[in-house]
Formats: sequence, structure tokens, C-alpha cells
Amino acid sequence: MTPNKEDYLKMIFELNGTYKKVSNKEIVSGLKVSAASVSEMMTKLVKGGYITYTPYQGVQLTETGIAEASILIRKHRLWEVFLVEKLGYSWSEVHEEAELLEHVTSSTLSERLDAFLGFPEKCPHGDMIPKGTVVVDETVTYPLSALEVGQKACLYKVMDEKELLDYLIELDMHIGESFTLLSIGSYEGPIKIQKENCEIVHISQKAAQHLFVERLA
Amino acid sequence: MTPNKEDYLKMIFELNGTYKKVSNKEIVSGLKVSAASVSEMMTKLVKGGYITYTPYQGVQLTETGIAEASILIRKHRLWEVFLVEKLGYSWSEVHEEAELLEHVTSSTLSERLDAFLGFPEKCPHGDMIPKGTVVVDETVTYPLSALEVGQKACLYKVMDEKELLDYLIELDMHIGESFTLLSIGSYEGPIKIQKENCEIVHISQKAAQHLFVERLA
DNA sequence: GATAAGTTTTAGGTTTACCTAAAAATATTT
DNA sequence: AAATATTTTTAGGTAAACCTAAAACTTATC
Repeated sequence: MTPNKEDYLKMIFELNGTYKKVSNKEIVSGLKVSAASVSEMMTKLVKGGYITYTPYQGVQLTETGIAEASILIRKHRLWEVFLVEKLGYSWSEVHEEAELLEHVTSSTLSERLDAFLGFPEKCPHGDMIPKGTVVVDETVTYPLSALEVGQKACLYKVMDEKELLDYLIELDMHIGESFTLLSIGSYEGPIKIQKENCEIVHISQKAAQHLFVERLA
Repeated sequence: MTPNKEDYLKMIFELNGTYKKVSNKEIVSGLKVSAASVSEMMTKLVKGGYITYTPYQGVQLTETGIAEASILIRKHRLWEVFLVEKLGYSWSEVHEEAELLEHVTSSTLSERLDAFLGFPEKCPHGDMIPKGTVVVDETVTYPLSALEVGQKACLYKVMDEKELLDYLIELDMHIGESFTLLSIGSYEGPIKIQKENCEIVHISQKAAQHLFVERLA
């Protein structure tokens, strides 16, 4: 897919480069490029003032870097809302399309799109849509796998990964849906939850690690 | 802007490469790249089977080339409709945005966009939107500059060029608008036309060469 | 603390777009 | 037809992404 500077910045952002150092290794697996390419790009991003770099330690976004990444993420998420709400895409299909659209979106276009969509707060996966270049505080969430039995929670966001999204559609689970954790299987067995309509759903441990929930009273 | 193969094909199409040979020179000015670059790209397009090339004579699109170009033009024009009708752009602003969007539009996306827009027939500049890969016959039009005094005509399409489009907005002229030609100034003087609301408009000869009209009875 | 394992960097090369400048081919003018 | 002008091609180079393989550095293990 040939990521460019913008993609690197976004990846660093997604790996929490806003508040901690991110290793080259993480970027390598995130973008599926060679370690050499990452190393080379980090040098360029330092020159551009987007990141600070401690060799062998990792990179962290500067203010400029955070702003750049936020703008891109904003565009990405606005397109996702558009694709789902206006064009009838399912939320598991939108990521790849948005990935391409984001890079050719002028600021004028993103502002008008935002207005057209009625200034949405969140993308279809439940992530906040940054306003301007300001990074929005995300709600405190936990992986579903970290909950205790009996805890009531609400599905808040989902890692943006096609297979996982398809799996959720199969399970008929949606963002914003509340449920109570019934039991956690041993030996990697599935987690059992009960939805508000009393339906019982079995979720693999692996998926549970990528589903983020808000604890409810 | 760094045109790629798709842009070259589209440019050849727009220079009527469907039914006649197009010179390198024309492509040079159309895409604002060096003659060397055009020459190099033509070699590649021949290898890909998109064009036939007679050295020093010019290029012509093959069936494959026509199909590729039509798909791209379809995407371009659908985006233009979207930008004007849904996002409130004026028709003089949409070309550049659509130019970028068209390249990142999957066939799924273009089909869904088409449906969302209600299967429009024409883009905001009055050009037909190709359906699938089939090239649609364009209505027979003439440059406004070729009309005779007294002829009634209808503005059908406009060369997609920002300055010209802005000029038309200034003159309050719109696609589909009917008028009668009153007089043609000598010494490159303006052409005078009378709109249906009786308003009289003066159009420069230069603009008149880039405005295409349908003759009315 | 020495060895092994893992990570990052450097070195050297590829691709695909671009370019300028000069050579070759064609077209036009005298 | 010869000279001039225009257009196209070729030759040689740049830029920004990529890569593999080997060297350098850091961390973990024995």
C-alpha cells in the first residue's frame, strides 16, 4: 500500500505516540514495512519536526506531529461516517475506503463533509472524531477481557480490523450495546455475556482483547 | 500534481483520442509535464495495451484504454455531482477535488455513490456521466463562438477550467440556460447575447470558444 | 560478565514518477 | 530543395518511497 509520511504519523498516533515512546518494531508490524524503511522515515520525520527521536529508544510525537495526525484521523473518521450513514456500507467495510479517501481530502472538503453529516461526534467504530487539531479526550475504556464476572458494561469501541468487525456482525453486537458479563471460560474458552434483550453471546478471548467497553454502575 | 497512467489515459480521452490520433504536444500542454515524460509514458501505455502508437504521429486509445478512461471519468463526474449537490460547492470549485477523489474510488464506492445521488445523467458542467464502461454519445454541441447572429441556443457544457467557471458565475450564466445571440463584436470584441429573462450579457470571444451550446430551433 | 537473542541502523540497490539538454526526425518556410 | 523551425526521442540524473543483507548496538540469559 506504500505508506507515506502521513500514514507513519497516524500509525505513531495510534500506537499512543502522543504520550509515550513508540518503538520502530511496533511501527514495522503496524505498517507492514521493513525495519530499514521505518528507520529511514523516522530520520525524515525528525527533520520535519513531527517527532522527537532517541535512537534505539523510540519516537514520540511533537505538538506539530499530534496536530498532523489528528487532522488525518478526523478525515478518516468523517469518511467512515459518510460511508455508513449515507452509502449504506457496513462498519466492517469502511476502513480501507476511508484509508484512501483521507489522503485526498482538503480542509475545505472535510469541513463541508462534517456539516453535511451533522457534526458527528464519533465514527462508526465508536472512536471520537477530533475537532480541528485539538485532540479529544477519549472516554476511559477497558478491554472486555479485563472485566470481572457480573460487571455491567457498554461496548464503546472496536479495533478497526476487518475480521473482528465481521465477527461482531455475526454475533449481532453493536457499539453502544449494554450487557452483563456472565462467565469467563478457562483455557482460553469463550467469554459469555448477556445482552439487554437477554440473548446470550459467546465471545472468544482473542476478540475480547480488542473490544473496548465502558464500565457501567 | 504528478499525473499517473490513469491521468494520461483520461487526458488522451479528453483530447478525443477515442477517434483520432493525439500528439504528444497536446498531452504536454494538457498535463503540464515535459515532452520527455510524455514520450516515456506513451511507451508504457503501449506495453499495457491501452493505446496504439505511431512514432512521431500520435497515440489513439484501444478498447481497453477507452474503458479505463471512461471508468475514471465516471468517478470524477459522480464526485462533482456530490460536491455540488450535497456539500454546497459551486461548480467552479469542484474540479480539483474530484481530480484527487477519482483515483481512490473503488468500483463499489462509485456504484453506491451513483445510487445515493439518484443516478445522475450529467455532471455539474453538463458532461454526460458514462455508465459502466460504455461510452455515452455526447449531444452534438458547438462552441458559442461558432453561432450566427439570431441563433437561439442552450448552454450545454463548459470546459472544466476554474477561471472560465468563475467568469460564468460572475455573468450569472448557467448550464441549460437558453439565450439568443444578438451580435458578435469585431476586433475580438465581446459577443452579446440575450437571456430568456431578457437580460443582456457580454461574453469575451475567448470564453465563447470554450462554451459549448446546443442549437435550438 | 560473556554469550546469545533481539532490535535498529547503515550500505547499496530497485522502482516509478519526474526533469534538462542534446540528438534525431518531421514539418514548414523561403 | 535547402534552411529553419517544431516536435519527438534518447541519454543521463533526481527524488521518494521501497527492499535485502550485513553491521552495530541493546537487552536478556546463563
